[in-house]
Amino acid sequence: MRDLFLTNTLSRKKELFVPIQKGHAGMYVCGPTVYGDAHLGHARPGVTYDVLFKLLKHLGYKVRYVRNITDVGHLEHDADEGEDKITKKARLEQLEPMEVVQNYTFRYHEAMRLLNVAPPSIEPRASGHIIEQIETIKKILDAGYAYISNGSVYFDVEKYNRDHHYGILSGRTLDDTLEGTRALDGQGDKRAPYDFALWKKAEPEHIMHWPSPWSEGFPGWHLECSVMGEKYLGSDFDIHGGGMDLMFPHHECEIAQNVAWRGTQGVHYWVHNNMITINGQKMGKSLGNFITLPELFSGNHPKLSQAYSPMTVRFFILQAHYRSTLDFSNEALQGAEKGLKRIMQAYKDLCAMCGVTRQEKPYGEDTIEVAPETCSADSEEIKGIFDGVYEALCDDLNTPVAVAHIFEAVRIINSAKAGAKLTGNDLQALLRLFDDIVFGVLGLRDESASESGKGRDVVAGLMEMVLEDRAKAKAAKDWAASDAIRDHLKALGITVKDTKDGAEWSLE
RNA sequence: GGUGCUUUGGCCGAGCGGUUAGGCACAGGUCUGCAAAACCUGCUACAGCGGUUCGAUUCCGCUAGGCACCUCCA
Repeated sequence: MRDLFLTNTLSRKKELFVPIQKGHAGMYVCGPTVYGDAHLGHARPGVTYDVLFKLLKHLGYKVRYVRNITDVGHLEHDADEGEDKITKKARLEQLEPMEVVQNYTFRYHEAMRLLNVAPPSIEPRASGHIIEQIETIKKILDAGYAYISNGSVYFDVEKYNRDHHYGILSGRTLDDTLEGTRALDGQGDKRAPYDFALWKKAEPEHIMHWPSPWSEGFPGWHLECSVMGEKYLGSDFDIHGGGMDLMFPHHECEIAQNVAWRGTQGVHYWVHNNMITINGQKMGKSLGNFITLPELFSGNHPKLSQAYSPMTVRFFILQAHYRSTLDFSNEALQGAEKGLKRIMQAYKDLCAMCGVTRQEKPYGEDTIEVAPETCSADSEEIKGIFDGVYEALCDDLNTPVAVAHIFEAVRIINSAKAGAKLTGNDLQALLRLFDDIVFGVLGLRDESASESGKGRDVVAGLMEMVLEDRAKAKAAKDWAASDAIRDHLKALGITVKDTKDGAEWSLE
């Protein structure tokens, strides 16, 4: 199996990926808190870990990918003052909290489906694991790393830090953390400002609560990931992913909880994706500068000069390394749109050259094929592309470099179409490059090919008719008539191109 | 204030101690009735100032700008 390197936040270095169990990989990624539409920022981890998931499978690992849905416990503000996000939304919209959860979970899934992000193996919800969370709190209390205060249970960070290192992941000390702590208002029942809630007693008006030994209440946000990760992946597992903004305090708290409760921090590789920025600033719900995915796909937002298709967004994300910030702009998205179009056109031409028609694989169906050991191409250049692509992907998921190599393949295909010769082996290898890498691992799709099945045959027939008429006009050198047809089609969003093999058309 | 990251050509964005990443845009050419597409060619940048080195965009220091986390955030 090919070596894979991942940057581990714990060491800040690229490390060789060595799974706990040979041939298997366990991966946990922090999913969304479902109280609003997913925005462009959510697309990043969605796509990034989807590529990692698909790459691991392609390399031959059996992968269990767990991505949670946070539907309780995520507080609006300071851990002691704030209101649960779901509860707040429910109150504002006069809905049952679970109606809010259901609605936005559905919408999140829909956005991920459009982005061709595969469903995880398991998608657990915090509210479905209250019992497990209560049991875990008991263990942390027994271990002496938590205290009960007025019906709530808090993690004792200072105590923990005496025995271990609180800050091991984010690279800071408890003193550093204290430095930045703001005014101590709202400290309430906590002993120290950096303590965090494991269990919160519900206020009388709070509508989401469960019984526990300490109070009617709800679990703290950091706890769910610790508990569900352990439940489905074991006490120690391979990879934990999430956004860089979750590194502190969320993942730091997870580590502290894990150590306090099961004696191991549990995660071998911490992987963090960087943020998407807009005008150089982080795109975030709290900043109000975000663009939701439905808005992006429809173009319905003041910052958008047009709609961008889900695949354009996916490709845009893939063109930057996951650990770099990626700046949103219409220009950048448009560049991605055109580049992607070029890749897909090359694929269509390649299929035509090979005389094959591609079947769109159904969403969510596990169709990833394990990478063969060798590339069958005759051409050294194509072999080089394969090497380059695998090297890039296995070098900390360097998708932009992989994409650069894909463009080399595009150039080769176009040259072949223009007359250069390729052997059958070369064509087959290129076909596999697309199937395995472009579609399989990078998860791109040809959006134009997947449009409406039924009407398509009719349109194709009509187009054939129209273009035949135009060909006749051209043959008679009646340029006015042939151009009129082309202009008319153009106005309908259909582009006609005359090639030496006749006219081609495509729908915008 | 604390901690860390970052500054690449018109735009996006990789990378590396010595070899033009790639995409988009732009210009010229080929092809074409025209157009489009495609192909070929051109555009050779690494914030500033010092240092290390035979050689630095790449390492070190300083200066300037930007960002993130320290509070909920993917």
